[in-house]
Amino acid sequence: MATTTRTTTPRERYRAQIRAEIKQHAWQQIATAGASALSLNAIAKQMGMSGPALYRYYLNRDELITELIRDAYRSLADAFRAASAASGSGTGLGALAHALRHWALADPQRYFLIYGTPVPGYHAPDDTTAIADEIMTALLDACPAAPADASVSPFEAHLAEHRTWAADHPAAPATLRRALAFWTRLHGVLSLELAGHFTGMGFDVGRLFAAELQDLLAAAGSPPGRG
Amino acid sequence: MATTTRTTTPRERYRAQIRAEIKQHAWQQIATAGASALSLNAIAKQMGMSGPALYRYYLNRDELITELIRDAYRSLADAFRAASAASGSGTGLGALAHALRHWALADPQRYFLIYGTPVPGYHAPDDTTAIADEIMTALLDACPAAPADASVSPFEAHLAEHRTWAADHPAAPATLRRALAFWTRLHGVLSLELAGHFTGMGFDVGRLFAAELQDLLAAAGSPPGRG
DNA sequence: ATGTTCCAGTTAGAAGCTATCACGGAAGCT
DNA sequence: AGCTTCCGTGATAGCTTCTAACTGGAACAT
Repeated sequence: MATTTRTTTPRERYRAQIRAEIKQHAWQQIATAGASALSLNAIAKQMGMSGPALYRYYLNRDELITELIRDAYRSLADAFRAASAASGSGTGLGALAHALRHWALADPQRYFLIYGTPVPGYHAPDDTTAIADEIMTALLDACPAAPADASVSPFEAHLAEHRTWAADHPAAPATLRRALAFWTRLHGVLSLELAGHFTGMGFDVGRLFAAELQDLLAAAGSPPGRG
Repeated sequence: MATTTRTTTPRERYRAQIRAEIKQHAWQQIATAGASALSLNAIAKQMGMSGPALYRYYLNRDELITELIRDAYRSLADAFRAASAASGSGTGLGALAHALRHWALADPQRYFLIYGTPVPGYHAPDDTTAIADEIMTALLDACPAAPADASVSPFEAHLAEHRTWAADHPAAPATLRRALAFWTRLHGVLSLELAGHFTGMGFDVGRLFAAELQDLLAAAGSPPGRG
């Protein structure tokens, strides 16, 4: 019983290291062949052990992918947090947008792990939604406060009455609407870009992204149309 | 060799029917379990034959999925064409948006087959890009003509110089930009909605979609900010 | 009506995957 | 040292895609 208060035993440290190594190989595989092609067997071979050994570290393939999704969320939240910290509060929307695009382009398959095609049966664990809330909070914080005399559009009124999300955040309805627009519009451009739907069209997607961002920032003074 | 000019032999008709039946089962499977879970074996069993029999009709799994993608594109293009025909030219953006959302909600996995996570190795066949062009043309046709005195934003100027896409279409740069915004913004909302990223947030996604559409239509008079 | 050709569908089998089980041995704890 | 815990192995079941060889019957030709 001596030193039962040890925070990490050697075995725990070894386990954590192997788990991390497994994830590392998994990321590499996902980046090159996509998440659906992830093979525990192949990972085991790359690590020099036999297939069933991995089941000591992950219950099954789904648990590994779930952890990868969790890590991806965590990584995006960290990138947002860093971008927020680097820029002043209330003026960091551009910084957030840039961080998002940089993060997405760095590893498209990681982006799709979060925002890509969902598997019908799969349900994300609760803590990922907590991280998603964190991301949304960073986004709401970065939105400039709406002018007090701004008129409230019908959709903003609807949002004001249905804000179970962001219930803790003291954001005006116009801010909620802007945050949603930021999310959906930039995701729209990014997702199509990463999926290659703009390839061969000739124009610079980065400029489209920037233009959409400019639209979002320009609307800071005057809230979106009748939305 | 007699009657080689016969348009369809009985055998060809039989083949076409079986191929259609296979696709029908494939769609059903995709709708319930996603494209990655599509199993030729399961389809064969549902049709009362053994697995390898399907290889008489499709070279491999990829060819079947490719044909499903082709059909999905075709279906979306037809939906667009119908929506365009039902509304006046130059005023049908709202009709197109409604058709798009209806089409997407009818079978989310079909939508993801086109706009979802891409498989890194996979390359869509050339004719799908032809259908994609058809879709884009319908979209450009539906966009109202920009006022002649409208100023040209920097991004619109860039588009004017890089329009290898839509080279055949007599659309003004502002129209190209609007079509892109229509595509990316509505896809942004739809894709997040279908993936379930709004579930639990409390508000009505249909209203968000409508609000984004209103923004796009309101900008018909005054082109998007500095984009 | 009688070949002849062609083709759909079968079974068998290779190679791959996930996942479970029982075993041997090494590492850590007392 | 002795005991326990747990890692990694090989064997196995069941699934998948896909190939190969074979059979039976339909369509076609004479």
